[in-house]
Amino acid sequence: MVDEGSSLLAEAESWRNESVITIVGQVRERPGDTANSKLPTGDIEVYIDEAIVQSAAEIIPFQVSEDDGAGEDIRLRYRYLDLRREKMHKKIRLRNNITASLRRRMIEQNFQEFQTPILTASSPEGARDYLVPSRLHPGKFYALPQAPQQFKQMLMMSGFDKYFQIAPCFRDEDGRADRLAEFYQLDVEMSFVTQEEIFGTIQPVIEGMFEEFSEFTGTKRKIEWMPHLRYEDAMLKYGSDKPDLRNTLEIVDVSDVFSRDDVEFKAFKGVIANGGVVRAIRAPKVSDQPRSFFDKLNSWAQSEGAPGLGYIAFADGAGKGPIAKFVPEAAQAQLKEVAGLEDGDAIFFICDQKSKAEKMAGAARDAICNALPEGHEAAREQNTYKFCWVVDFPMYEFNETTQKIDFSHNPFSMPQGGMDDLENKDPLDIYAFQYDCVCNGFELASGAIRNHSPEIMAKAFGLAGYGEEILEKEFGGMLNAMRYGAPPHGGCAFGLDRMIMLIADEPNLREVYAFVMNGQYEDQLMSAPSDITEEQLKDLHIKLDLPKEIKTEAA
RNA sequence: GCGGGCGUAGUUCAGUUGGUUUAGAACGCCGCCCUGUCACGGCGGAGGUCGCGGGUUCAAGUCCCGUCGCUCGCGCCA
Repeated sequence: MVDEGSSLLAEAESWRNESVITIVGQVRERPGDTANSKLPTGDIEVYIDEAIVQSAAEIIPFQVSEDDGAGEDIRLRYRYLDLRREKMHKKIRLRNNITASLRRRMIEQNFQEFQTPILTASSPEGARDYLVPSRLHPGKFYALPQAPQQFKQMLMMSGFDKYFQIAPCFRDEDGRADRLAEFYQLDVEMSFVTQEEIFGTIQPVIEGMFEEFSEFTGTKRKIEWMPHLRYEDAMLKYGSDKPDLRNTLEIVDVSDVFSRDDVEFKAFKGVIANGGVVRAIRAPKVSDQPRSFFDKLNSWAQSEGAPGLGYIAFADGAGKGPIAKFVPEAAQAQLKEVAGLEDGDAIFFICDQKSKAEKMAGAARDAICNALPEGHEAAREQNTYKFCWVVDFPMYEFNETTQKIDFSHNPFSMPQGGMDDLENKDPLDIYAFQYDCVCNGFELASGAIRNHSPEIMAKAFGLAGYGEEILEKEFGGMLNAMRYGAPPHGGCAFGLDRMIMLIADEPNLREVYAFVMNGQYEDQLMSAPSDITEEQLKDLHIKLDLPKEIKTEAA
């Protein structure tokens, strides 16, 4: 507030938005009817005696005080301005509070917090490593940790029986909305525990934290833990190892129905004859949907590379739709039986080789749910976090590319049945004490009971085609540690950023970091990655051998 | 590496079937005016390589091809 005619008036009017001004003056009540109850500070004003412009802002590239919908590109380039916005402040504060809450809850359960090396060696996760050249050891490289996996296991062997860390992790694979090159995990490990004891320990931490911040968006959200899902059941019923259980549609196998002699649908029969399967999704009470409902789903399936999305709709006791005429009444009756169909329902079909069919059925399950009109009985449940542990992952899988047996997850996991199973079972029938925690279609955590026996470890790696020499060379450090007394142990790691993203109800991880790179893993604010000087390369004894079309500006 | 979407003023967007001399709007910016305003108001103004390159056409922001950038997804990755 400045008096009319004051020399300060003209100056005050020249201040641009986002300039930094120090004002000396008196805070006083607004006189008469000038008070404004709609403003938080509407009852008072500052009478300015003196004003100092500490930093006059140039014209800003986008508006800070209002959300003008500026694109992500420009927001990231001027992140320091973007971060001034109230919405960003709230999210960054949320991040702080969530981190503090998790740390407090872990410490209350007598876990100890650790830091582990950032410049380290490759760990057993399957992703590409970020590498850092060593100056002191020409030609050799450090790897940034994909996770502190081996360190936390060795801490177990050192007798620190309850470990946790808010751990930075690095993986050099292409990004997604929920995947970045660098991210943080609430990393946890305990010794002398069973899988269920780990769930029992970490679940209250995660649930308590979600509960604590469940009203962040302004709408209270429920938290619900669903019964454990076996991996195989998850793949069959939901077509995903990270199903969104807010979607209640389920997949069933109907291969038998389409194998019947009286069913003449050649498109499916041919695939079945080649070892394929038919999976089906019951969509309740949709037979009254317009034709476009089914047509849109069909073109969606085609856009996913499938021939289409066949269906039969049941109304007035009869099956309708393009496929129905190939499926005689007796076969339709079997379908109804298998899928639990009632009059008014429709059933959608996916036919392919098993793993493709599973995946496509999983995608279709979501597409059908998304297509349902608002308020439909099977529409995705709102304002709920549906958690679930997915358990009993297979220890090995058959790699179609290499035609070899491979670890399907973390190779340090303990095979269920131990040495006995490794020696006596078909490797593809062995399960691991390996589990994921999923929530609303996101994989929030992954974990395992670890293999703490060098003998079982050698056998387990042997089945995947890794000889003792390789094992020794790659993981000798930890293997040695096991030879001097290793307690049974296990743990898990929760993706911190994904949890923040869920609680903040944001569509991607970039929204919950103060500073973050874009989808191409470039930091436009700091100009990373960047060229380096010849001197730096020389120091590292590195010569570049770049693809032809890419030019570097390295001096 | 592959596929979908997007790309027009500083920002967010509109732009019809290819056709109105000079491509519009809002916010922002600049100037003047007003002054108890507070999403102030009024008048005026500047600001565009329609991502880039090529093509079709009498005529291209609009159609076609290529390319670049961003984004979502697939592959990859837990």
